[in-house]
Amino acid sequence: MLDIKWIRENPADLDKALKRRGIPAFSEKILLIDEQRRSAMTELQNLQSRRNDISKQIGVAKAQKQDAAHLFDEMKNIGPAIKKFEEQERELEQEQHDILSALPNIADANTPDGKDEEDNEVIRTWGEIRKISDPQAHYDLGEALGLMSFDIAAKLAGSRFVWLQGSLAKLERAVTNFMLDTHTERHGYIEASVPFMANGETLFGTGQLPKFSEDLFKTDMGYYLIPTSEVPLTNSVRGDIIPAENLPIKFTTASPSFRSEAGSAGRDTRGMIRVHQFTKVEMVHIVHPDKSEAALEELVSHAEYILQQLELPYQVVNLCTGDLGFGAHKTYDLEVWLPSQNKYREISSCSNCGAFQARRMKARFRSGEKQTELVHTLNGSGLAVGRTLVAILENYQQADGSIAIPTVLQPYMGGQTVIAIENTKQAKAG
RNA sequence: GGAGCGGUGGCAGAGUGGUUGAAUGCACCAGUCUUGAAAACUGGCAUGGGUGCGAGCCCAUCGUGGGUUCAAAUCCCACCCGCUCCGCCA
Repeated sequence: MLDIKWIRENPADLDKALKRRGIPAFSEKILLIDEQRRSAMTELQNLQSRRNDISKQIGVAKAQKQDAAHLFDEMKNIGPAIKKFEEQERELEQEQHDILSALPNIADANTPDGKDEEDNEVIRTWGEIRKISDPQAHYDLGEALGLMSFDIAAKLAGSRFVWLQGSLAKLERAVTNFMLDTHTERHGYIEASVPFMANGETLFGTGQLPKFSEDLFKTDMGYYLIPTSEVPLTNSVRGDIIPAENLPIKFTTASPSFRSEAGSAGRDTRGMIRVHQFTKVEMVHIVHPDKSEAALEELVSHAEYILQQLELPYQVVNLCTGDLGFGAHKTYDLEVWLPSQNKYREISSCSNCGAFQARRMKARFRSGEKQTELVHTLNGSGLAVGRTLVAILENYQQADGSIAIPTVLQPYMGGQTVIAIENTKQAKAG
């Protein structure tokens, strides 16, 4: 959510910022509503003030056993008037809130202008792409090994789910633990274990609601399945006033992420690239506003470190305005090399949301003796575990169809160095 | 799921429908005293918003939303959350 005070003072800047993101000018409408709202509010407050005044006088009169009839008369008129302005103020407030809730964050000055991912800017690349003749796709490799089944998953749940077993299931665990250990032991994060469902207020806080409800799974009890653990991690400070010395707060967690993938029909239909449920290790920073820019660089470096340790080639891109997420001020995506597709695919997204989410969440810190200020929030995948498995399968595939296990993961695999065909009892898995 | 109890400021904890944004204690901050500290004493100490150049003034908020009333932390209704006991259960 954007700051109404800022909009009031910089309407032209708002429209300019919206235009960069392909949204028509809104300042005139917002300002009009804001003015009406405040004028109704002033009127209302005057009446309330008068009501309080008379109320006190009645109290005094009663205590002194004096007649208060004339006071009651005036009150008879004020009551309905207050009701009227209350309603008017509430409607305008609602209208303003609805508009502000649906406006995306303002892009950073360093965010390149652009329409879609074609216009993203490659910042740097890392690693050497292995020469693999006739590279197989991860799903072919996994199924051939008898360790990955989309048939079983489809039977259990439907399309866009995956079943892993044996060494591949264990590899998922190994990757997850490696990432969590690295972030907690090397990068200074606090590990959390979080609810995988959340209420509407929580989803509003991070910006998934009200605009993107169709992307979410919702239970008939009114809970939403989290589309990312950014949601619970970031909302952990919702409504709080944090002592300044407690900043920055850095959380990490591993969790499943649930996405309806509405509107992505026909895209990445095969394999694990785009599924309804995937495991992801998430990193979240809650920081002082002066520190968020530097925190984003730090966050990206933490995600990059994982890829480097796994020796997976990747590139870092600065997302353009057209590809920027709703709540993001600036975003770096990490894209890992996928031999079967002969291109880089997103494996992490690291965003600085500035005060955008904090304002929705009312998450503040104590900035002075008596002042509070909104914190800045950042989030990044570190990394998407499902896609990391894809990347390992494809980049570490060997001519015989087996998969070499990256060195750093071997301790997490009990010393195992390679994943080969396993004698499985699960007939359909092969 | 059944029965009961409860949600008030950073925490603890009062509060008879009427000058209560709310006693008191603790914590915290400033000052007095002291060589210094502690103790004691004095004062300050919620959040959001409106308005004003400003000191300030005003409004709202006692879990949330309605209602009763001239007036609600206080009465009524619904919901949410927490706790205890019973049932069920990993």
